[in-house]
Amino acid sequence: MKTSAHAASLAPFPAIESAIRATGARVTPSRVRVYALLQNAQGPLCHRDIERLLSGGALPAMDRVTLYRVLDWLAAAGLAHKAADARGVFRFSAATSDGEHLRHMHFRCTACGGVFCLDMSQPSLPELPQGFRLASAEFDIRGVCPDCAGKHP
Amino acid sequence: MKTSAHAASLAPFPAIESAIRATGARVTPSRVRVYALLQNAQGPLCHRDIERLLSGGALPAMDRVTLYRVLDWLAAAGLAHKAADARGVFRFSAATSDGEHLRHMHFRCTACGGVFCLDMSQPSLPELPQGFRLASAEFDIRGVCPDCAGKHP
DNA sequence: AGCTTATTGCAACCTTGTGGCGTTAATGAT
DNA sequence: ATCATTAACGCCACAAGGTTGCAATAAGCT
Ligand SMILES: [Mn+2]
Ligand SMILES: [Mn+2]
Ligand SMILES: [Zn+2]
Ligand SMILES: [Zn+2]
Repeated sequence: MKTSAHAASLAPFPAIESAIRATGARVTPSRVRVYALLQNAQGPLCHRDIERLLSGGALPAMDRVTLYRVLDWLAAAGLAHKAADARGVFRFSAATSDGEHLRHMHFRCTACGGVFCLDMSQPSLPELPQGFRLASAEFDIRGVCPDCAGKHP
Repeated sequence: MKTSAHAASLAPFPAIESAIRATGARVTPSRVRVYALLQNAQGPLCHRDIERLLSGGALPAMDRVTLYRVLDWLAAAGLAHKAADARGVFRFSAATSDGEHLRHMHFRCTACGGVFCLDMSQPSLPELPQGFRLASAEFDIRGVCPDCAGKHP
């Protein structure tokens, strides 16, 4: 039995693949790698974080622009959330089916940009005036994380 | 009685001047103009907004970098709030003594970046784990404003 | 008025993100 | 298995937001 090297590189992610295929778009190595990475991440990651994490492996690093496009596509397809962190840099997180990150709150460090999950549930959503289209809402807690607080006393 | 044109340009803002002088730093036309503008603004403004608003008047437009520095100084001095909007652009608002904007909530448009005051009070602040230094917290509501919803149906 | 130095203006540079376009490869049909 | 279609990619140049270094200016003090 003979399998091409290429096909083997996509095999280990059946759930990822079908989630992407379900959107009607093409399943590509870039999309699979990035989406899988977001699924395994501890918190929301920015473009830079992801570039670094991807460049570690054996596979050829994907193009900067392709990564931007993959991330925006994941967000547009509803597979990821996109939101600016406290420094104004966009961060992406997998849109888990159980909506875990949507239920609890997060702390955003204004120094390093880090996002930390807090074990507290979100306040309930408010009603909006006529004409406003709600996309997302969360309690946004900003400050300095323990790590950065140590460096800047 | 003779008054220099320069002094006259600062005279109309006694409260602004003393607030700046109280920080111990120098009172300059740039700081007075920008701080006064933030005080009169309807909502948080970005660098671009402020540049446009300032360029309207008779006074010579201040340098791009100076404006960045004045804004960051206002924030560092506690006279203004600095926060990224839904598009990742920083916006500044006067830190009113009565903390009006800190009590009610805001809607942030992901299309135009606009910030809208909502007539609803903020949820109460949460307790943070050891080591986290809180700077600010607010319920962050993102979506599309009525104006942009009309343009992108 | 003169001294000191915080603040400004300017130029160059950086980071994050986008648009255009020719080439490649994922998919459906043969 | 091969072919045709066209979505997606790589590469380039560019835009917007923001920062750094440094010489010239002017706010505050005497
Ligand atoms: Mn930005
Ligand atoms: Mn408000
Ligand atoms: Zn931090
Ligand atoms: Zn809008």
